[in-house]
Amino acid sequence: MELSSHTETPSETSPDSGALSGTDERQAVRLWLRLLGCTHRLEQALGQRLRRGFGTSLARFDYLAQLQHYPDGLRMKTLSRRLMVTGGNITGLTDQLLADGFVTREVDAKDRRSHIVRITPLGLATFECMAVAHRQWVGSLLAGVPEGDRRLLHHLLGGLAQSLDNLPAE
Amino acid sequence: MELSSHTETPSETSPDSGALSGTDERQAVRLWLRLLGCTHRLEQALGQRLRRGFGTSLARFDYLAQLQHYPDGLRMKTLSRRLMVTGGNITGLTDQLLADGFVTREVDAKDRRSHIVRITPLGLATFECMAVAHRQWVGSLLAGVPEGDRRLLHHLLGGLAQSLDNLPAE
DNA sequence: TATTGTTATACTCTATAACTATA
DNA sequence: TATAGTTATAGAGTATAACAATA
Repeated sequence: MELSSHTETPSETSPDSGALSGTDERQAVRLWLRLLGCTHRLEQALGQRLRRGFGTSLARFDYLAQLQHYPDGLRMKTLSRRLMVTGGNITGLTDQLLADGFVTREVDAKDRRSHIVRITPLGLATFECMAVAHRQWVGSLLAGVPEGDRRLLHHLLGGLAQSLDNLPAE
Repeated sequence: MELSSHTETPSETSPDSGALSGTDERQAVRLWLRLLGCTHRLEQALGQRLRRGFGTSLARFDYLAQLQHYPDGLRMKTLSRRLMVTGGNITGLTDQLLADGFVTREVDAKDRRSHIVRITPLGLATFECMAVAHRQWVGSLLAGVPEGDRRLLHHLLGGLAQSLDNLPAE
């Protein structure tokens, strides 16, 4: 194609270490800025609706969304990894949700350092209510993108996510 | 195709108001979660590097990135709109950058309510130094995605951004 | 009256580091 | 020694509302 005015083979520049040409770096930045812009706008819109509609936050919503898939509960350390957040924050979020009666926290019998957090029936019911609204909000926010494009985006972002998994672990 | 088990024509459900079928809503949520995950991971990686390498934040970096394109400066209100942040925050960010000597702030002669913020030579030099590093970081973080996929992503996200522009203004 | 920006306040999310208790 | 979680602290980002100056 006509794209390749600058396509020295990557293997020449760097076998596998992941350096791009200057041109490609600039293109990568443009992609990143667009990714960031879209995400921030959606995040603000959803965060605002979540706050106004349910008095909650995206972080708490995501927390419950994780927990909801595990009726037997999750260890806080696992949640920390899943939500990509350090341990101290999980303690704080857990305290809030505990106060709301949305989760329980108990010591793991097998490893008494660990605590298991479980979602309560009230938490589950509340989450499901929020999830319905959330689903409709997301649907209406993304309705302007054709179905095929959404599907393609999902696929391509899957590739990005995977390539982020395989990074040299900083 | 096999996708269409649930494809009532959108015009039936809603002519233009943007409601999706339940199936499409769920697919939209999956897309949104993937978008959010990728962005957060990149944002954390870049934010961390920016903090450790330059003692600054993404917000300040973005602020300078905007300003850098306008040697004649920008009004704070304009920055507020561009950075999608409320006015009070712009005041705070401006104060910080002012203290660093990276920007100047003066009253607009034509509208004395307004203030014009300009980037200083020091601010510009500093920004350009950070921008080089930033570009390389982004390049290496996205290097695992094939060039064609990056290009396609950029294109599709442009469509998303545009469709977000055309939303019913919440 | 409406707009620009400032100030003050508060809340959420986050990281870090020191700490306890278990392993 | 290493790990799980807590606590305390700090800082970034944000929203809101009251306010001053100007339009």
